Amino acid sequence: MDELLENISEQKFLENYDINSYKRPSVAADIAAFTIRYEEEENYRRCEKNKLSLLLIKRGEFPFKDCWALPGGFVRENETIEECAFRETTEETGIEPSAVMPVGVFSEIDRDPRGRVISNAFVSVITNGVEHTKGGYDASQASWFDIEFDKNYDGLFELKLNNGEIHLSALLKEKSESFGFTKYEIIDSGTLAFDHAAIISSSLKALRRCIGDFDIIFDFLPEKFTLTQLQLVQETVLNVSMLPANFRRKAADYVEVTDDYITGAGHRPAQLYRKKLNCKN
Amino acid sequence: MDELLENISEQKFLENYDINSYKRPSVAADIAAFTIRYEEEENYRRCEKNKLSLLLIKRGEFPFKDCWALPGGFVRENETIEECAFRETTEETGIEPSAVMPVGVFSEIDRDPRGRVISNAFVSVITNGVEHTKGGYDASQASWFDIEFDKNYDGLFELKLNNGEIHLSALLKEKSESFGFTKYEIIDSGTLAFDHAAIISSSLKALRRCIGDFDIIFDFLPEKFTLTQLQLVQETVLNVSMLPANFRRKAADYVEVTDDYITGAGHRPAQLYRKKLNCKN
DNA sequence: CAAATAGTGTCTCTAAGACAATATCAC
DNA sequence: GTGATATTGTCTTAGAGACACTATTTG
Repeated sequence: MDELLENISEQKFLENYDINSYKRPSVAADIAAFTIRYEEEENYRRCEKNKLSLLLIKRGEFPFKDCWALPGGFVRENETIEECAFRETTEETGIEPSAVMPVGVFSEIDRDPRGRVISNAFVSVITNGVEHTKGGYDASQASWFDIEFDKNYDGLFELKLNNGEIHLSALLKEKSESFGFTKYEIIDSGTLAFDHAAIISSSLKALRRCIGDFDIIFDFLPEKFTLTQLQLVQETVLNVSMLPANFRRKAADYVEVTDDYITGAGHRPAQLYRKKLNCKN
Repeated sequence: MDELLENISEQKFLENYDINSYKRPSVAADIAAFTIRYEEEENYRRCEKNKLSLLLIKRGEFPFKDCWALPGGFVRENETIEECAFRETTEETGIEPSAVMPVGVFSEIDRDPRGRVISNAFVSVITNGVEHTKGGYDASQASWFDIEFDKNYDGLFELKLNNGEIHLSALLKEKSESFGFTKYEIIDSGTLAFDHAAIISSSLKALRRCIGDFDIIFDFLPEKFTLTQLQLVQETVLNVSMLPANFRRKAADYVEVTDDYITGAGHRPAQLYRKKLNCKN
């Protein structure tokens, strides 16, 4: 009886509850989509060089019209933020991510001149070879930019983006780190829109942190790959180099061989591997 | 001249831009505040046992009136989500967190019966001994609950909360893991409010993941502590046990000795240590 | 003295890094 | 054959786990 009364009054409460009586921020998702692009070598025998690249759009609207920005947009009533991240990436760039991974929330009050906009940042990894970028309805152009992000002599971080024609660069300072998520303060945004220089930096840091886990690393490659390709992904993202023998030992637990080999490389053919499932050892 | 025109039209655009023309979700912060509580031992010589505890409030309002929930609330116009997390924790429980760390965003469409509410989850770690919980203006009661979270025979996760009087329990399934952030699907929420069983599970998982890094671990302890206390924190959070000799070796790089000792323990007095600053080796 | 924790030393095992050596292909 | 990568094996070193041993206090 008491419970019945309680249910009725809860129902009444909810009917009279006006969620619109509070002022609410807008909520957006911004997506840092990474891929690895190959650079031709003059020597036919040599391995191709790899470059880590980030997908940006040239904004077609104010604010930051004609500036480069991460793909992203406002969350809709009937979708989760993850769904919004998928949708916006596809709409604005023509690329369908296979997965998006949350990396943090950016809620500084004045980060968007249009008003209060809270942005949830996502990292997405695109299998190499997807060069079918396009400009969507609200992005006039999409392009892959090679990305570099390193600490300079001051202890500040330099973010450099380069698509062959356009060079963007920004300067940032590490602000805080917790739970493996790092926030950066923008010293100089260059011509990147909003606080996207900081979002990009945090996203790349998060990507680097987890690329050694043999988890998302496979998202950079087709189903079958050589161990050298796998190693190059890790080396490219982390900007380090490793000895093949040692890398193979580490990777062994996470891959399984196939019967296929690559061919025509001008040297001993490499065996193709695939990701091993159900390996949590 | 062109640039001037551009600036004028951008200004005009922003003046005419009505951010309220889109339907927007409400945005909230929910905080999982952890501490370690001691359990008395009958034997005066014995070490106290430790329990990992979580701060919950009993809801004074609909929806989920009288259910237990994480402290939290809606973000205001003039604060970041991090600031909101601080404010709500203090308002609702009387406890001032020294830091809050983001762990993820929960945006399922129907997670709140009042309407569309997107929740940003935070973990906070409270130095042991803060027992001054209170009920704030919109929380009728606040209390620390011992927390257990383990995989059972089915592969499902059981979340158990216990404050001496009240036992709460929930059943969850691991849904996805990326970037070290794990999402859970609620099978049975028990009497926990909203999707807080899932938020609590993700938060504890995140805490466990980083407690071995000798970073936030110190937030559980006063400024000076013994190595045994430090070890007990790690053991309690991870629910494991380690040999003191090995733990000391690992911890050595992150602490520095003081001249003080504990006394009156019925055994050899332990030297007190403090967190070493600037150690990134 | 007994019981308990504090703290040290050392053996073993594993994983990572360095490096040498062999295999295989395309030109 | 030459020049490149593919692949395997092994030596060394660093760190974690196991465990034995000593030190110190209070009832």
